[in-house]
Amino acid sequence: MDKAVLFQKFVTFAAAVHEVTHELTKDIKPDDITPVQYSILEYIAVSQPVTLSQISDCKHISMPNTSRELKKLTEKNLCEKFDVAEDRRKQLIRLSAAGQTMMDETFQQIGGRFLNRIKDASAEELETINRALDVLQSKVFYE
Amino acid sequence: MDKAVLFQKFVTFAAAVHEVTHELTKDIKPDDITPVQYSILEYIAVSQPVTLSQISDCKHISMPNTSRELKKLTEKNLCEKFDVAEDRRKQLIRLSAAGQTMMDETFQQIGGRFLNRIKDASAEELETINRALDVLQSKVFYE
DNA sequence: CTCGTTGATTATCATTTGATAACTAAATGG
DNA sequence: CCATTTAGTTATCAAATGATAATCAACGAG
Repeated sequence: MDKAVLFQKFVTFAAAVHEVTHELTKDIKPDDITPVQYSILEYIAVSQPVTLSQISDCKHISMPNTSRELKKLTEKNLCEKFDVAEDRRKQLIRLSAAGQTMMDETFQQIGGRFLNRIKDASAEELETINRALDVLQSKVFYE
Repeated sequence: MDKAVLFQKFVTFAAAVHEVTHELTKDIKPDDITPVQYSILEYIAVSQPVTLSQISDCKHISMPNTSRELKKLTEKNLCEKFDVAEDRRKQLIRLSAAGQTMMDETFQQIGGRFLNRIKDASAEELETINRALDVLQSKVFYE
């Protein structure tokens, strides 16, 4: 397997993933939430509870800007901050009840579109897809 | 294979792809070019020659904004516009020599990082990765 | 105890991006 | 032909994002 060819395929593949992700999520993002705010909410939803620093690191947003956006999200009652007993500098962030409901609904819709996308796949194909995801995740898209 | 589980894996996977893509490309983008401009250049590099409308469609940027950004790129001598004989409304966009050189170097660097990422994979593993890319591209990330 | 580091906040500013309206020119379809 | 559609441009405005400096409190190592 020529590695240069593999790189070519990787480039095409990454573009396709971005495009499909966009396709699955477009027009779903709830009103009054900017793209960056949505991506933060998504991250919180999957990884909660998280600290501000974690959000900053993982989403590549500076601390001041993370703090600003999180403040807005808190003001919109979509997430909540909790003090950490062991380290009083830190704050843990979780989705509020309203935020959880909102993200649940969002994932519900995205999931629906995803299912529609794979609706023609047979059981064996689904198994193949599953293994392919594992392979790539561990060998290429790790860390 | 439970489809809901597959969706969960898809979400994690898409996030990993985004993250690794970011990792591979960060700090490489040449000076004086905004992220959106870079993504346009990338698209032109892979698909040239393209029309303004194609860029607008594929990158989800409105025509006025596409026109504006393309004008800036043209002023920076990174791409060139050509009239189309058959339809004088249209314009084909290509990278200029300088733009081509710049993008070649960029891809060179990204490719280096990619190779480093898969450097421990055996020949069989590379073949497995290759097939996994094909499977996902055709069954999940199509279109 | 003190110094350096970490986690977070506020304020401010420049830049980038997105959105809209108004317009030209060329094609296309009755 | 004339109306409509397509391709692209320009101008303008608002909003989102990124970057920086200054600050504060709490922790941790020596």
